[in-house]
Amino acid sequence: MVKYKEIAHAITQYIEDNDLQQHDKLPVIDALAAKFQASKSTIIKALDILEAKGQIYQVQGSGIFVRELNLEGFVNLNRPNGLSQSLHKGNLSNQVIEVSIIKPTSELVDQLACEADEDIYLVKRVRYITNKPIAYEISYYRKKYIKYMDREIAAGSIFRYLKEHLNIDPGFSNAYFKMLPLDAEATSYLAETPGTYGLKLINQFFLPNGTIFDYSITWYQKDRSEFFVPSTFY
Amino acid sequence: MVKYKEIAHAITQYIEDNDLQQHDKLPVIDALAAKFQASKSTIIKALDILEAKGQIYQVQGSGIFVRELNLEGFVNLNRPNGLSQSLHKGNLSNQVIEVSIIKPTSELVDQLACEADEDIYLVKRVRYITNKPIAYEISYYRKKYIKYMDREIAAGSIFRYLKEHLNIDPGFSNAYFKMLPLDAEATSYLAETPGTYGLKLINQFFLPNGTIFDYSITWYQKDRSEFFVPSTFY
DNA sequence: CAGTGGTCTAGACCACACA
DNA sequence: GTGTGGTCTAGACCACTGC
Repeated sequence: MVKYKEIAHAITQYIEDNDLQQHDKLPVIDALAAKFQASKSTIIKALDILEAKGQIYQVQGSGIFVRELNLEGFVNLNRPNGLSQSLHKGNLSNQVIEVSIIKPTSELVDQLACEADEDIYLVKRVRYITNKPIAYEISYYRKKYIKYMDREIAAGSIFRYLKEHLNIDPGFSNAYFKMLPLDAEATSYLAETPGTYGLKLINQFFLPNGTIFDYSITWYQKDRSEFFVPSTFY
Repeated sequence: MVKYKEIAHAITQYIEDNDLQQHDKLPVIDALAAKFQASKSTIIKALDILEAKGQIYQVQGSGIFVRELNLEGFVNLNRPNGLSQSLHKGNLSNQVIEVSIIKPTSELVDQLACEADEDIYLVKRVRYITNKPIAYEISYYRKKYIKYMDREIAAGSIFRYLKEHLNIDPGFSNAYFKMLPLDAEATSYLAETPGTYGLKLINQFFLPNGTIFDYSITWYQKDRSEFFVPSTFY
């Protein structure tokens, strides 16, 4: 891993270890440069990343301060793996409905920008917090890039699997959502009554080189889902 | 304005002027450096901003490519002024319900991190797309920072007013949202029936120095609002 | 292997905050 | 005025892509 990313992680760790709270001040840049044996520019690059992630904010002439984002139960839409990373009192578990290999429909060819005859992993699962269904997710992964998938993997955090076992990191993503009546499958899996609304979230995940590798539709149950989006303006 | 921000704007303009689409390639860094009479580092800094905003993506060894985000009607939650900036077929208009100066409730003292006796501008308005109510918004601005506000200003884009007339730019923001039954006022203004759900969006806007200056609650009508969140991972 | 983006540095100078 | 972050540069070298 490159130096500035290592430093960014170390600073995040430092904030946790010292239990720093919102608006607490970090060491000055020169001190960080000395501590991490890096130039001022490299420290600034590391800080810029943390700023973009919403973990800190920098004030010219004053210092570097913590911006706390520990929001119990909120799904952070700016992170892949939002649900897995959200701090829930209860535990997150996944009921795997289906893992199979399919050929894409014409709609999927559009959404995944893929070939009509390539293999696609279809993964359907219901996600539970403390045994209550919070979301029903249908994901499509291009087998060309995600070489292997099975029910055991789908029962855990898929993005963690991608990172740790396939060495795949997403580069960027688009999330679209609106409120809609749940479809038949979602109504059933979320134990709702027909006609009930939910939040329909559509995600496209891209590799760093701009290729889509994952398209997913997630239906969130209306009363058990809360979302969070931190933004930094430039 | 600093050089790298000017270059970032110029590149955005270049993309629009040349009508570049998703995955189209931009000039190489050396060419941009020559064109803008800047060092390679400064160009990279400009590109990093555009990447964070979701307008481009960079691929090592290959090039810089456009990432298109022109989504008709979608509200971009990563931008202040999301509604005003969304591309709607119809026109956005605001019905100003109230503009007044109040003292904060204890809840507001918490949310705005303000003094109990300071002046707060209260702005209530209904936002329409093509004469249909899409959202009901209650905003609180600390008069300490937002020196002046009136009904005429509230009828337009408040953030544009802040930028152009008060020279105030937000530094960062937090957005929280979930589905909830509309409260009595929202039900009425959005012409819904009692008990109907909507999307409740809470925003905190901070100055670059970490001070909150705006706290707002926006109720979105469930069938007429769509949202978008682009993300870049580091 | 040529082209292109990424990392890292040292240093000069600027802009803002705070006492 | 001192401390602190921000901007900008020139240049060396690394890493990845694609012909």
